[in-house]
Amino acid sequence: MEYNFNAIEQKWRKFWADNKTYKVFEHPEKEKFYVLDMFPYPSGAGLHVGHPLGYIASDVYARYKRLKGFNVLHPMGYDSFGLPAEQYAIQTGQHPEKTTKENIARYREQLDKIGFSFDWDREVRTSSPEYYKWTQWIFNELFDSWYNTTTDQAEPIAALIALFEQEGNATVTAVHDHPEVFTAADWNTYSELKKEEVLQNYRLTYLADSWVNWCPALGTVLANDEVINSVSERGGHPVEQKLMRQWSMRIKAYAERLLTGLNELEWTDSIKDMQRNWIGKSKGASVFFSLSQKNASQPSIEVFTTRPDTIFGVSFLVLAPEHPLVDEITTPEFAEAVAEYKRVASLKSERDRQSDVKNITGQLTGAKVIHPFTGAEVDIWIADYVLATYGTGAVMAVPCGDQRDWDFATHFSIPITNIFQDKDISEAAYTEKDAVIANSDFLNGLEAKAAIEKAIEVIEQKGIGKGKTNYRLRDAVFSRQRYWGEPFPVYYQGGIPKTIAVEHLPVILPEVEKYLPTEDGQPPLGNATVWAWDTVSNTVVENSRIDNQTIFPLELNTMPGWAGSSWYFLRYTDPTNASEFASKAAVDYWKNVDLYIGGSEHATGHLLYARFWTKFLFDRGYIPFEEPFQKMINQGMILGRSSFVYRNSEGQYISKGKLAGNEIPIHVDISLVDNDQLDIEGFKNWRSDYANAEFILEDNGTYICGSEVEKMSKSKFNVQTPDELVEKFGADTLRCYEMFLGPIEQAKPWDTKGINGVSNFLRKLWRLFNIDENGIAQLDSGEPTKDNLKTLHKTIKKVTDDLERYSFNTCVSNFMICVNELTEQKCNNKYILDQVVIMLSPYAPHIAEELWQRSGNEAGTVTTALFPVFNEEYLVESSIEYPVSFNGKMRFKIALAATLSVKEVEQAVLTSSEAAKYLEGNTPKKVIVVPGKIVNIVL
RNA sequence: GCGGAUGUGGUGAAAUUGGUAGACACGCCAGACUUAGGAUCUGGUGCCGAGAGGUGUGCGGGUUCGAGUCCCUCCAUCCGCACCA
Repeated sequence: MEYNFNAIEQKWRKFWADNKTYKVFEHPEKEKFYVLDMFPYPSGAGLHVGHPLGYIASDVYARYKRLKGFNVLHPMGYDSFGLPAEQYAIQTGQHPEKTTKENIARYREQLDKIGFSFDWDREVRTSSPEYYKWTQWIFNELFDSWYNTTTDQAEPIAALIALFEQEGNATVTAVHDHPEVFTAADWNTYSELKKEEVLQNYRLTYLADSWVNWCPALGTVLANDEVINSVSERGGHPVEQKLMRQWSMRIKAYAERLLTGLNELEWTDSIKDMQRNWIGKSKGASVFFSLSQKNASQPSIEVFTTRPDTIFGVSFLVLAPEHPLVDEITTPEFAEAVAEYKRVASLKSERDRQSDVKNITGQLTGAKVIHPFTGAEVDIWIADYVLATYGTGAVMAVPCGDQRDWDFATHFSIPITNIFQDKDISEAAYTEKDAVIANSDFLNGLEAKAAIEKAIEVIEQKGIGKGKTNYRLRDAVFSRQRYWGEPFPVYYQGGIPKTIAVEHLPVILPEVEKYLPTEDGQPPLGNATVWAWDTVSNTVVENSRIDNQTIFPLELNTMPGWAGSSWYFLRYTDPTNASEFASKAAVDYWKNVDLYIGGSEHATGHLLYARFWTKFLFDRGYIPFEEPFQKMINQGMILGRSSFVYRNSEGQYISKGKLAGNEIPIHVDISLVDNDQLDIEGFKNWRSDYANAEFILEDNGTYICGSEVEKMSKSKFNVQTPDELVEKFGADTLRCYEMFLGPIEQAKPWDTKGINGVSNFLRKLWRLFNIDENGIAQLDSGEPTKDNLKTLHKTIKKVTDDLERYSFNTCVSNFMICVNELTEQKCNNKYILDQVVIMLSPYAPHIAEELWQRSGNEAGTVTTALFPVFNEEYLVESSIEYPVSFNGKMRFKIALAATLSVKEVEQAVLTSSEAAKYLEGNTPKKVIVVPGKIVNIVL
């Protein structure tokens, strides 16, 4: 009986669905294992063969862990809020919810064909109100928390308010943006509005004016990566820097823990380094430079430097054009020039400023500071090489020790003081830290390391600054001027943001007429007519009823894409809970993700934010762990293999072997090409302009195409969908082949040619079972042979070892070797084949179920079987074939009894007739015998 | 510029602790079979050479009895970051 994969796969898909084979529950007596794939965004294009690669690997591992006796949580869901659905809605007027549902249905259909062991009863969608109710709840929790740097954790805001009432803020140790000091008495006289303004500077999510990339044409804020050459990536509209009132997340509070937490994670070094780099820790000092003018609102300018040892080399100060003090300190004669410089700078995105390094610009402000040690007057410049968002937005320029400062000083002919002993700075700054400091009073004669310590000590003594650690990580802007996202659970009472209590959540996304911003520039939710909060009925009501007494306007922004994906792995543990984000029992049992598989493109986005929220929820006692994803594998991209035909100047199509070299390659649909050979008739029918194509063929009359490895894309006609391959070869073959292609983390080209080999392997396996015309496997239920057992146990060992180190590709090779050997041994022993089927079932679950059943086992029980256990006894050999090398070169092999000692082996090898040929009568200088492995003779 | 990763046959790759380089597949060559199939089976296939043999893991050095594996230098490709004071 033939292997009919279509019928078999359909049968088992139905069986698994009907029997809820993969449904899981908490079993406190069983050890848990949590395997998770990164949340897919359900795009309209559906899946190509690259997408399921990670899903297959995680599914293989999940199934393997189940067979090893673990209680495995392996869920799937959708990150279903997002821009593409909204853009589509703007274009077509269709509600994003509708297209999102359609896309999810298509994804599900495709996923179902591949035989995944997901517990679909745990599916979550970030756009469903049952889910985002809890995203809104987490937002509230962040709003109601502050970061205590003494206990080094987030704590309830109520405790902070109590402190303010008793002691003011002088003794409070917090991560905050509130430089002013107030007493308890001050606090108690503050109005409610003033109190809230103060609290905003402490809350972990807060409203603040922040600089953003604002695109007026699109009516929204854009992320840095959505802006290219100061125009929007989408549509090419101008983008400007704008100060906007936005919700932000005080992720800076977690900078140090996000950094140190990386050390215990089993992630790749490259991802950890990207996060370290993003967090950007640097140690140094903040120093205050007193302004010469005494009429400014602040007496001094604070700079951050990592080289306080070079303070005697300061020749000027530079502020970012956006620095809040600029307008105030600029002298009248420079006011116009400064205003113009600021205007030009505001038109550039931050990215442009950074890419435009060569072009040195700056503007003198006329203001001066006093050098704290020399007493000299130092000019203050503004320049866009100083970033408003890093440090204090101001630097002390030391041209002799910093290349940017050197370039700036040279460009504007500012004198450069050399404070390094015997270092030439005429051509460039000296940036190494090994120079001895000179011309620097109390720092003279010290090297950087000692000088930095000494400088900080003196600066602190003088009270003009202190040692400080700075992080590049910025607070994350959390508002989006978009429709298709989570609404904030926030209304405004006299300008004061108030959150809506959890018992009244979710605040459901309102209906709008159109998904564009309003005419007066409000976000799309400004179009909603029913978008006001009634604090009496605790419901959303018509805007017309807003009276600012009991009915108030709701927040018009929505949350960004990363909100829902920052905690979804928690929801899977208890996906339908209506009274909590997840029950304590569920999160305590399932804990964090043991194995997380997904692309590396989320290195500094999702993976950082999810870690932030996890640490926060841990601090507040909701979950018992601090890191969401313990082990992570980043699957490589599967690239397409494009095919080309070549057209010459006369319009003829030249086969690859006949090229003259001046032909133009043209992408041709890969479905028209088999093994590089073009289906000529198909090509002519493909497009009307090819109908009368003339060909110059190979001598054997075929047309051979060229090929190239490129990203899969529609425009290159090289997209391969999993659906077609499941249709042609079956899901089991596709699963095995995707794993067989190569190491999971490596990018590799997709080449359908190789799939035949895997398909043959499964057919060969099928034949081992001697299935008769009644569909029953004719197997020998007697004792297996020694060879059978040896093959089996060799395979058990290899497959177990390989799976434990996530080497999915070599497992498939080992299954092939196993089946080849059993075929050669003409093995049809039931015990052996049952064990093989169990081992194979994570890779090829449908055929495994079928063979298991046909061999006389109970249907469906292969998923609950136990993974075979390796027994070394079956591999013990009585004789070992030693490779014999001369000077490290293998010359011949000799079979010797395994019991021989090192001396005996040496003796046996040296006296063998084979060895005589290579010894040529000489006595070897040395003989190395590695027992059981190798013999090396040194001549 | 800085950081990370990767370089092995015609192709995808394997070699887990330094111990037979190229397992397993694809492709290719030769053959068998015939319900002519994307079927199955047999043999061959790193390169040079008729052969003996030589040579071979990006290049060049080094350590070692022995190096794809360890060390140094360089080259190439990919990814990330890039005025971060």
